[in-house]
Amino acid sequence: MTTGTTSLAPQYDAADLESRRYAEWAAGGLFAPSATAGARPFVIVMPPPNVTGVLHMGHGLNNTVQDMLVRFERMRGRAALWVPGTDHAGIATQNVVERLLAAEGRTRFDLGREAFVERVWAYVRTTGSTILDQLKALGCSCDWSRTRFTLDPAMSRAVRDAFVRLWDEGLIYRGHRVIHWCPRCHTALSDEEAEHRDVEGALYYLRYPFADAPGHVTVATTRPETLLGDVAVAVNPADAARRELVGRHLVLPVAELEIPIIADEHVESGFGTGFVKITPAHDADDFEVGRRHDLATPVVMTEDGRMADEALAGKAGGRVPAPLFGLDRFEARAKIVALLRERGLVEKVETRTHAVRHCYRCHTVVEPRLSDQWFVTMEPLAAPALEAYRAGRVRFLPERRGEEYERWLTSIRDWNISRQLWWGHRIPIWYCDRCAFTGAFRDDPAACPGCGGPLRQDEDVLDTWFSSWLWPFSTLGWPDATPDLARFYPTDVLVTAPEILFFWVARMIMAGLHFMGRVPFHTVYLTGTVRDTHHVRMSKSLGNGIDPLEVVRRYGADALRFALTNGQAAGTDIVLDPGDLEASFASGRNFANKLWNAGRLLLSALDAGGGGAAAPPAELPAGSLTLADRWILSRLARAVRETTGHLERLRLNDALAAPYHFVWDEFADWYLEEIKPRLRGEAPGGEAARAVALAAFDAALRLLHPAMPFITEELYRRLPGRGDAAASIVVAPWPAADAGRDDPDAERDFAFVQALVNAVREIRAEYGVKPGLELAAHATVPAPWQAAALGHETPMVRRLARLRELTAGADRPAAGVGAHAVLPDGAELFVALGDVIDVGRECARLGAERERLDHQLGAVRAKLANASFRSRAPAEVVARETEKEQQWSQKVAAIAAKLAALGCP
RNA sequence: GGGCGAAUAGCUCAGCUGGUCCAGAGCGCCUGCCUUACACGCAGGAAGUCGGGGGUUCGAAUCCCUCUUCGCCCA
Repeated sequence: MTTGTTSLAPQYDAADLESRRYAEWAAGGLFAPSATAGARPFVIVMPPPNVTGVLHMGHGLNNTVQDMLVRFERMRGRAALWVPGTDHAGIATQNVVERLLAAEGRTRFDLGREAFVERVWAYVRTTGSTILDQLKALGCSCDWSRTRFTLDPAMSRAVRDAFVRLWDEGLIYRGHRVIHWCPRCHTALSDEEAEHRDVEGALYYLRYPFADAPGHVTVATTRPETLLGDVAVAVNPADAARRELVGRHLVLPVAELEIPIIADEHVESGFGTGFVKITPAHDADDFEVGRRHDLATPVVMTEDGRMADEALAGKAGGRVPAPLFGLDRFEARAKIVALLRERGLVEKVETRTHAVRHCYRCHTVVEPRLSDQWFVTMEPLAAPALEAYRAGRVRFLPERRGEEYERWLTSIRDWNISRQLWWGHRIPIWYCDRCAFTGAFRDDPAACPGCGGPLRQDEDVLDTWFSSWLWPFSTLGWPDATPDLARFYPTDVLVTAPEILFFWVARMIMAGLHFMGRVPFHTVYLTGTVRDTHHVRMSKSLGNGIDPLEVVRRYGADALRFALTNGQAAGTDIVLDPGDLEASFASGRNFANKLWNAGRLLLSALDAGGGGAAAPPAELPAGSLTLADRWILSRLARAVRETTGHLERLRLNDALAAPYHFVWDEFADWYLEEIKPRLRGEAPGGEAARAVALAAFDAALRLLHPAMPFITEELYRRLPGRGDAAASIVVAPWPAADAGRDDPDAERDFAFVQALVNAVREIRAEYGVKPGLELAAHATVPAPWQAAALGHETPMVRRLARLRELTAGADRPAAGVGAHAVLPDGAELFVALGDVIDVGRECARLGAERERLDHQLGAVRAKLANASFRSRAPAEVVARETEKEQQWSQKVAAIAAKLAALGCP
């Protein structure tokens, strides 16, 4: 490949170049972990997106973070592995396919279990790779050869193995209790899957008449329809007044049954009326009360949230009257309240906002329901996970997430892992109907090990999270002792969204410790949430989403990544404007274009210089580096140090800002400008300029590569000698700390020259000097280093400040007609302005400057005059303030002299 | 109800262990420029009582208390 500029358009066209580069990376096997012996692994497992999902900004955000870390560590020479994959997402996926069937007028029951599951597989096979392909458009450098799906045979084997181990350890049990039931999805949910959401509701005060006497007690409830399942009314045993009534009986209205008044500590004395209705089959707390008092547990609702119908009514003990048969629970609520009203049994109704649990997949109000489910005993798993956190073996970013983790684990409850679905890992439990044997099997059993009779497998499947909690090691081959598992477990960093901290992250830590004996990762990086300008969480259903692929098409993947990286310090939310993509993504695109054009300039210069590779700066003859060369190399050293440090500390926004400012504000704005004449052969030092510019640009590209992989590759490969794929920036070494060289003198000297240029520019703007008009200026430079610095850079100063003449000396020339500026360390600047000058204006300008300095000076002097400050503040702080005082009083004196010379008032 | 966090330019946010931060960035805004890398650009500029109040300290956007407003997690 040539480095000819003919191949570089004046504007960077991301869409044109990105997909081509990605294909090349993948084909080159660049994303596989290095096989170099001794290379220390760096491993990230991707949070597997739903197999039916499409990419949204949340994915964009957390995968950008992961890719940045992986690319950085890969360049640093570690055996970087990023394991991708998808999740079978039981409820969500089953819902999707059921909707497809519904469109055909069929239900899963029409197909039967086997055919339905086959139908889901067919769907997954056609669309399942969509989201992973979309990640490629973002530039994600995953090792696709290790892609996993939670329902793959290997993953399924891991799930079976984990289940049987827990079973053997006695940590899995079947529980008969009230769980969260989604009447729409027809399945049980774990505590985490039933999300609290505030709902405008009502608190109904209902009267239950005494059975044997006039009068009544009043109970308060938000769910009057559950009244039909009431088996008692409870009072607190410490409630002296109400305790008297224990043992009396009430008539349960509508159901027309007698129920007792009991005493139970569960009743909060302060809440409601002090009388609590007890519905053991439809409320988890009431179930416990019922158990304590050995009460019946009538189920009065169907699985789809309707009141019991004729079929069920028998089981419900005739509690549901015929007019309510099969009525939807909310209609039943209204109807029951109406019936009670007719009889004067509604005392009052208060509107009230209260938290109601909703299904996290379909947002239907969850119905507490008594049923048989499989549970995992969590306490023994939680204890080590808590200990690992407290011992610092897992840390969270932001740190406060660790506190949430700790609190959740401290009050952990058993995990309901059965789901009444067809899509998922079927629970590996078999029952023998002949001898009542129940057992878990790794391989499907042929007959009952007890009596040889026929076995029947449990109908339910496992919670999807029961497979994802094994992800960090199941993806690496567990339960087999594979080389991958030995080499890559434990992984390093887990990057994910905070809302699955408990669902997934905490459980992975428990599983890692339990099955592998080690935490699965040492750091959990929790990203923020992507929101719109109203701070509403972005989501497709709300219609405020931004399609990441649309952004990639219009602005490029690098611009997308830039916006997502730049916008976030660890864990802070990102706000993007769906109505104005330009506002959100233009800056990344603009920066890419800046980089592109800096590259164009450099490449054309290298071409003109012979097209060959420039020698590294270190190999140039001693003394051939100019002040500007030394300056940019010193700034580069700082940029390398800062970028590296920020990446190591996972401060990604800072890790992007450092090379961004280096490239734009220093390399492009000053260094490239400085060397233009040298590149063109109009000034000596062309060879050094090419060498230094190339070295600095090359290093800058590498610093930027983790954040902006595409454009950096595009430019890197056009640098001399980098044509082939083996020279990809993907595997280029990370810039060494000594890529530049610290040079404090050069920094001071060049900063002085910059200050001089800026001063002239300000004066030009202040006086509205025509851009084309070249002025004459004189610099008063008392310090030898200032004179030397200016001596080196006079051509640049003249060009950038548009001066036809620039003289310098230790002297202060007789005041002419012009503008004045005061520079650091006693230096001054005089710009001749001829007719343009307006003495009044100059007086005002200098006067304002003096006022500003006076103000600052006052503050510093007050500080220094303070005896406590001098005695208590550290010596270097005092020295710094003293230095400031000297600098500023020098300036004030100089300005005062100017003002006097101009005859200002 | 319990716990936690945040309030900094018009907008979105940085600001790590209190003193090089007379408070920064990007976007937006104003002025002037097509200066042969870039108008996705260049140069200059305006803009903040660092939510209110109190305290600690020689010194606070930074630490403590309190109030207000938003948000998150858990019930």
